Amino acid sequence: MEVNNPLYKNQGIHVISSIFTVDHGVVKVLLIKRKNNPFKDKWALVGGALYNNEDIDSGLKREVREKTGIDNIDLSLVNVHGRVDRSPVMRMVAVSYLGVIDINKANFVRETLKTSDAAFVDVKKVTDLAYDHEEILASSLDALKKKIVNSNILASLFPNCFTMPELQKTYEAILEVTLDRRNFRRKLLSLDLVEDTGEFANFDGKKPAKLYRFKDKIDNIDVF
Amino acid sequence: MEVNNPLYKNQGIHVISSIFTVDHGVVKVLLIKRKNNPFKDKWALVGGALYNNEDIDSGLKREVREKTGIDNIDLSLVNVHGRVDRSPVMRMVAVSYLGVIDINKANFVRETLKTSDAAFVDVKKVTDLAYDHEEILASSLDALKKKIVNSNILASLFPNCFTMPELQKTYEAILEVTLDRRNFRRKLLSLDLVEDTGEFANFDGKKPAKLYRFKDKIDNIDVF
DNA sequence: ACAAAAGTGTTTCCAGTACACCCATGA
DNA sequence: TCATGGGTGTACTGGAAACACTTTTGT
Repeated sequence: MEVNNPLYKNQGIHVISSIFTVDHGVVKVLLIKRKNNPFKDKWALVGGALYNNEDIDSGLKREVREKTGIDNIDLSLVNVHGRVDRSPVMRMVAVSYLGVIDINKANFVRETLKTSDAAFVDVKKVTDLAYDHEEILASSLDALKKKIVNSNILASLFPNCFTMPELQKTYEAILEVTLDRRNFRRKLLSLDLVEDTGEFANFDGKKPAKLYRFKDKIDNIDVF
Repeated sequence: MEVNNPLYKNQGIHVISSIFTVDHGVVKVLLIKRKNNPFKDKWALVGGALYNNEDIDSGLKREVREKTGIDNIDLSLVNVHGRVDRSPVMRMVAVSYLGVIDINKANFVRETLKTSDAAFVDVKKVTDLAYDHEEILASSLDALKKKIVNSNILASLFPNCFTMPELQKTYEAILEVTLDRRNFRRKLLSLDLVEDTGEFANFDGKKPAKLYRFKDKIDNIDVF
C-alpha cells in the first residue's frame, strides 16, 4: 500500500506555538534558542515534531512543556504551512497555534534538553528565526488581532485583577490603534465578560482605578 | 537525526476538501466512492495523501483533480484533524479545506483511477463515511456558515447571473434561517459585491426578477 | 380580476462614535 | 490647589430589523 510508495515516505508534522504576552505596552512572543541542528543556535518559535503515537493536541502540549516548562496554556489553531522546502532535513508540514500568557505567571525555563535559552521578544524586533518561523509568527500575529475582538483570549493575560486602563493599553498595543476610554469601558462591560471586584488599585498620585476580573471562560463569541 | 528515530517514522498528511453546492435549496457536498483499501467501497470526502515533493496547496489541487476532474476551484483552510487513530493504515494528520461550486458547472467525473463513483449528496443525509470524514464535514459545514457572511464565496455558486430571491434562498439553505426579502436585498447591494445587469429573468407567471452578477472577487472582507 | 412573487420605501431601534464634565489622589 | 489620570453621561449617526404597499405576469 501507500506505506511502501516512496512518494509518501519521510514526512512529518511540526506543531508550532506562538505564545504571546504584553509587557508594559509591548507585544512579545516567546522564543527559544535551538541546541541542535538544523538551525543550531538560532532562535525559533516554540514547537517541534509530532510523534506518531500521540494526538496532535497532546504533541502540541508536550512540545510546549518540553521546550519551555509551561504546562497550562490554551492554544488555538491558526494556520498550516506546507511548502515543500520549509525544512532542510525532511519534508515537514507545520501546524501553527497561538496562545497568550501573563508574563508574570509565565514561569518558563531558560534551558532544556533541546534549548539553550528562552525569552519573550518584542515582536517588532524579531528577526532571523529558524525555518519559516518568521512567516508563521506574522500569520499568528494577524490571527491574534482578530481573536482579541472575538474572544476573551486576553483573560489569560490577567489571571487576577486588572483595571480598565490597563486592559485598554493591552488592546491598543496588540491592535496598534488608540481607543476612546469611555467607549472602551462601555463596550467591554456590555460584553458581559468581566465583573467588578469592588476593589480599587492605587497608583502614583492618581485617582484609584476600579479592579475588574474576567468571568468564567467563554471562548469564541459567535457573531450570530 | 530525527529521521532515524522510530517516533517520527511513518507519518503522512491528508489533504481533504469539502466541496459544497446548493441544489434547489438543498446544501450538498461532493463525495467519492473509494476503490481501494482502507475503506474500500465506502463514500468519502475528496482528498488523499500529500506527496513529499509537492507543496501542500499543490497536493490539495492535485487530489481534487485526480479524484473528481475538477480543476478550477478555490479552497480555503478549515481545520486540522490529528487524532492518532484516525487512519488504520499509518499515522495521518488531515488538513481540511472547503470550497463552493455551481452544480451545473461542476463537470466532475464519476470514475477515476482510485474512485468508482462521485456524487453531490445532501449534507443532512450523509452517513457512514470513510475515516473521520463525517467529523471533518461537520467542521467544514460550520466554517461554511461563517464564511458566507464574511466573504463573497457564494460568487462561485453563481458564475453568471442570478436573481435576489435565488441568492437569498441559497443563504437561507446554508444558514438554516429565513431572512427578510427587503433587508436582504438592501444589505447585499450595500456590500457593493454585486451589480445590476439590466436584464430580467422570467419565470412561470410571476413578475420578472432583476438579474445581478457578482463583481470581481474580493475574498474575506475584513470586519475592521 | 386575481393570485403569486417581485420590487420599493418608511419607521424604529440599537450599537458605535464623538465629545465634555466631574472626581480622587499625591505633590 | 493643581496636575494627572480615572470615572460617568449625553447627543449624534448609520446600519439592522420590522413592516406595508405597489408592480408585473399568466391564467
